[in-house]
Amino acid sequence: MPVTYLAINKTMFLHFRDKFPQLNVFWDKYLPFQTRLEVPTKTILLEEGKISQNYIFIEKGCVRTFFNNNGEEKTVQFFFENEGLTSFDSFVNNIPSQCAIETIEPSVIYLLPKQYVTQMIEELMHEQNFAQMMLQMFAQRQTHYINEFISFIRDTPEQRYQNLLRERPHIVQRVPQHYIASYLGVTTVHLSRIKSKIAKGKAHF
Amino acid sequence: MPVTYLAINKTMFLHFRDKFPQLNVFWDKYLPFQTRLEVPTKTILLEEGKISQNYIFIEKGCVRTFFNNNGEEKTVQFFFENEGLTSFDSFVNNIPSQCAIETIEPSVIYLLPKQYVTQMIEELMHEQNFAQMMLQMFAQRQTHYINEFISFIRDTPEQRYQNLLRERPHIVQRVPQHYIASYLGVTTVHLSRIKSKIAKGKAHF
DNA sequence: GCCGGACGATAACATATGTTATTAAGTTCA
DNA sequence: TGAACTTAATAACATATGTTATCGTCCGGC
Repeated sequence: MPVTYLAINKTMFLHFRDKFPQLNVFWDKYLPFQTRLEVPTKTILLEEGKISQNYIFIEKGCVRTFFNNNGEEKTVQFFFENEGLTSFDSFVNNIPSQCAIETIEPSVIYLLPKQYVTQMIEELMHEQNFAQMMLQMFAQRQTHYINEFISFIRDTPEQRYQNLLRERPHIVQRVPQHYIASYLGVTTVHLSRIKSKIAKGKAHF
Repeated sequence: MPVTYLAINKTMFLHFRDKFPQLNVFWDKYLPFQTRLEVPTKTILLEEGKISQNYIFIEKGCVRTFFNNNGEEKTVQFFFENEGLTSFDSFVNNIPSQCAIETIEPSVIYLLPKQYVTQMIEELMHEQNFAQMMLQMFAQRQTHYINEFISFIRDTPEQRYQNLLRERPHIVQRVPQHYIASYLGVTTVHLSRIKSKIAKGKAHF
């Protein structure tokens, strides 16, 4: 069971602030229990195989999640400022995470211990529109993963790179190329070829 | 936005019967509103681009979901007896489905019109453990799609076929090979090569 | 300033996969 | 039964992608 990401994070809170203003109260309430950390690049925030003990919120910087496959690292996802993540499986089922979480820039992060996350969800369950909120949050996460899945079925690595350039250019700008190659499912050599090919195609004399 | 599948179906009901016995009441209550259909192979149950109007439950037979990509059909998923499906996006957002749904065997299916599904969810929201139920249901669906996604990142088409043989042999047995090729993301020719290679590897003299 | 390591481009070659065409076996239906 | 169609295997060739190696640049530590 790989890592999935808990839908309840600050991004969601910000996103649903208008629809569900009561969320602000909860976010503020749990702020004091968070630990602020300043960490350098390549800091492991969660090791593969460990049970996640914290909800991670990114104030500054960015992180990636990845797993080890026969000595080769496979990058699954990137997270940036004002995004939060944790292992859904670890939280719901208390099992080891299949993915590691690592910073790829010097970052400022906040850790909210598991017990408070559980507590916050418990409290949230008594809210009026909780079910509706959950539906929308999960639909959003699910849509993300299905789109990734569909993209692998439908698109070539070159098309996937073009999609990334078009839809999430900040990733291409900020993330080292070998992580992007791993995310696209190709080698660094081939990503380099793809870039070269695109550059030649765009060149006009 | 591609098709995703509503987590609330009979499989879920059967699966969660012990934990949430109150579900049986709901399932029974909505049985009378379902239409029974006997349909031949290659019956389109939902066209790509149409808004899904029914929740589909399979009593006998099997179906696939697929989308058209430059004239080439890409199979996304297979469903069998006692499984239910519909377009999550169509239901939540009333938008056209990106996938078509088609029988690949003579089948017996039940259709529950959209209005009753909505009504059932509304009623379910007032149940005691609804939030808990939703969490588990969505976690399960999400895990499925993430596993598909991870499998594309990690495995070669041959490994994906071996996984299919090992974990879901009923698919290989019942589904025509060209649909499986499309599901694995390769051509029929290459799947044939893979099978041939595996057969030679297994041969012993 | 020098050095070593991380990152990225490129070349040469190997392997995997796609494309097209051909053949054959099984199915459906008149 | 025969004709048309679907499905699957195979061959020959084309393209995409992986592997290994080399080179150059940039950057941080000393």
